[in-house]
Amino acid sequence: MGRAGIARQAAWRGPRARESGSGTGWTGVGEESAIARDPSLGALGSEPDPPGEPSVVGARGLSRPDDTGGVGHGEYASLKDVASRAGVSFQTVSKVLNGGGSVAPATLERIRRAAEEVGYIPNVLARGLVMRGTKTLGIVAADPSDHVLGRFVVAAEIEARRQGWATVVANVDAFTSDVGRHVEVLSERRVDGILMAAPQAETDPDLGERLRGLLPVVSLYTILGLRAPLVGSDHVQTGMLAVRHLILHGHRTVGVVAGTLGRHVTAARMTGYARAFSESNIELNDSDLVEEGDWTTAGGYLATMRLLDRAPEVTALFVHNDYMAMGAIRALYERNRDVPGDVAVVGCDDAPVAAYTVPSLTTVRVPFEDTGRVAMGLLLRMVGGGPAPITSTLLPVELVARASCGCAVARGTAPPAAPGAARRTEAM
Amino acid sequence: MGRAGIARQAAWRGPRARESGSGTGWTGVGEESAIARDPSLGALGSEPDPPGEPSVVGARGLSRPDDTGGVGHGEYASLKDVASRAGVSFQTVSKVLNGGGSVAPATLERIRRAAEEVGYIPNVLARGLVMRGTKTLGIVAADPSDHVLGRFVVAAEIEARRQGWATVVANVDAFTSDVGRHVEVLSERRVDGILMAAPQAETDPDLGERLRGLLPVVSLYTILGLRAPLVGSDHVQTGMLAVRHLILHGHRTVGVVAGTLGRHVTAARMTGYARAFSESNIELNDSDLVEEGDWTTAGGYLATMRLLDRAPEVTALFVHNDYMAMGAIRALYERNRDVPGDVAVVGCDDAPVAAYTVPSLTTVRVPFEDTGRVAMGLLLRMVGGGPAPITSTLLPVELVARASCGCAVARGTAPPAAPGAARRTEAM
DNA sequence: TTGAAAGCGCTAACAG
DNA sequence: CTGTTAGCGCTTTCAA
Repeated sequence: MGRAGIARQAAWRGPRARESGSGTGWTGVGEESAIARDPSLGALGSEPDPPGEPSVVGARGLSRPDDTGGVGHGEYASLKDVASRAGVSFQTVSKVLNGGGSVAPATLERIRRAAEEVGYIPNVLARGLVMRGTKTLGIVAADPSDHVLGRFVVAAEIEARRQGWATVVANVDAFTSDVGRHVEVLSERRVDGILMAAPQAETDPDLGERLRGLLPVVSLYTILGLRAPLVGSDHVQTGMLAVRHLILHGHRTVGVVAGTLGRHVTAARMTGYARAFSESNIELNDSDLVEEGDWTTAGGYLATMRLLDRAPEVTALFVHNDYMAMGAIRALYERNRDVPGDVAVVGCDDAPVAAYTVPSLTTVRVPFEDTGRVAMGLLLRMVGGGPAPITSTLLPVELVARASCGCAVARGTAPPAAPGAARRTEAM
Repeated sequence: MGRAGIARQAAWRGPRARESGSGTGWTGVGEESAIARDPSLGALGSEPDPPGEPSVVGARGLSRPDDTGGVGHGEYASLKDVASRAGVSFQTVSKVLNGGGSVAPATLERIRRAAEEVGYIPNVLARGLVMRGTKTLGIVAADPSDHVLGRFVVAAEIEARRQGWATVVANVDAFTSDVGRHVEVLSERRVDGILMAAPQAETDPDLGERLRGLLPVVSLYTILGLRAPLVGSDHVQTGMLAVRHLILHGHRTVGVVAGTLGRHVTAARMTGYARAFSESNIELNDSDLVEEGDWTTAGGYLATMRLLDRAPEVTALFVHNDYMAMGAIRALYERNRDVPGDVAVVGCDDAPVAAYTVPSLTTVRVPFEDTGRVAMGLLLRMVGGGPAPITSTLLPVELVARASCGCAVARGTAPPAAPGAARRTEAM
């Protein structure tokens, strides 16, 4: 075994050179300067990026098939490699590197150095095999170019890291509905739990069955046929706050640019809409005033156009997210309807741009960061063996009044946001 | 071994029940209906989401610590479990499940069924151990709430999947500069290559050293001290196209709301700016007209405000991305400067909202999707042993003229985009 | 056509 | 304090 280690070591070409001349460990000076002189690196920090006359090519083209690197991609050093270098057994190395029990200070130091010198990187695969767990959480996220989910995911990852866990993300692109495959990728890699942050979960027919009993799961979206704890924000309240605000401003004919109709958020926000009317004892001429959007600006624009064609009498619009609201504002502009003079607009989410549109956008702030933090915290507790809550965890939302509903901030009056943490400040 | 398998099997509580009464495999009806009756699941597809009176709680609160789930999280079935169920050795199962050579049709069928019944999910960790490779690529991505990178990452993942590779993403949040840690997380998991899509790579002092010789790497950003192939778009060209366009419109005093000054993109776009002037033989009163932004709308707003204070004589603004450009438009609005009448604005990237701002935003389209596809394609080739190109691969950009520079699309004239694939259509 | 042996890199328990 | 034995789940010879 010791010999095997040594034998392999001779062939091994790890991340750093070993057996380097002096005993001080490898500095890599030679290579370093060779690389620094390479024109392909160029004058760092000064000019064109990347430098030199660029080789502009078509989508598939590549330039000069040269240079596999000089520095080949070696194999990783193993515990045995470290061990033979330090003159101990690899089990002792394992103990040391995991901060284990009693080891002679001298040995410890020797091992530490050896590990450093060979650039030891633990093999989480092997460790996971024996530990039956990877200290890793998987996040299934929707297309991250959905701005809003991005904020959620990042917050969740930060929370995991804070608690000493690694995360890996599997992004579901907008064209795929097969969330199951992504779950599979993660569970094949034996993550210890999954945070589900892809709306596709609501419609995937057998996701629930695939997930059942497999792993601890916390989801942002209802998963069919799976009793997974849900964390989110109060969408009904969102609808209520938005529409109540419009009603208070005297609006009675409130059009809706809704999100995708299949989604629960959409239904909930519609419920809030209805509830706002009923609590005011105002009769509501509903479904005719609703147009479905697809959460994008383009979709919001088109839906608004359709709505204006059909119901030009609307004096206000409740739009299910801020990106669509921007499309709505654009559509109103093209139809020569002043916002908020002719039509008031309220969005949802409080996207970072909402404070800067013209006019600035009244919206309902959704606490994405908090949601991410809470959801991950809950998942971590479940992974640690804690109980799963049986009810949903809903975080509160709040109205942020700006100009698009006729509130506040006249032109040129006040900056839409304080310097720095603009979004935060305003939302408070 | 067989006995061990059986022994463990008795205790094992896998994703699906085994040894179920009938021979048809488990259907889970009992549990299913129990769950469906659970009020916490609510009336799917109809109303509030999540349903029932929500338990609105503070950030840390949780509701009813009840119900660990009924369905515990069992362990995964192993090859041995499948084997003992099919009455063969686990090696044979391995062969079958990997589409291996000659196996008796009957055995094959029996194994397939057994695997299905126990819900076998291969352990990629164990496989990776012996195969010395995971068929997985790592992507180090910046904060995915950066809309633009999200598009890149998703395209890259799609390309990987198309070629049969799995991907895992490690997101670097905006507050961390330690890209190295994320590389570590990925290489500990023995991904076979890394796609670096975090701008922090440009400033991390020892990322290059950590990466050298470790793995195949393709990067969107120059990595200090590492000869990694770069894929990106032609930022110099971007600056030139934008500014040349403004010059053609007669502008001579062109202010700049730049990106972060340390970044190469920023420098390159400034180079393009200068080049556009020099090719027109126009003298250029440069640095005084540049304000640094931070790529956010808020930052663009503030930078523009500062610039207008200092240089009210500008008649045009070259803004280094579309989000900042929105902030710029807002700032100009507050200062009562008409866009484009008093000040023309050109952005960069062609973000999905650019077509819908008021006025719609002239910008330079950056082919994020193509970049992602190409970068991943290159990485895949390198992982497969192919050579790394020594020069950068830069994809071409193109100007998209809209209203904010005085071009095109008067109010109410034409929809800013065709229905559906708006972004694409316009950019062509 | 199938199974037995070996070993990937690692941790855990125990013996020296 | 250190090394030995055992085994995690898997693929790969190679022998039966």
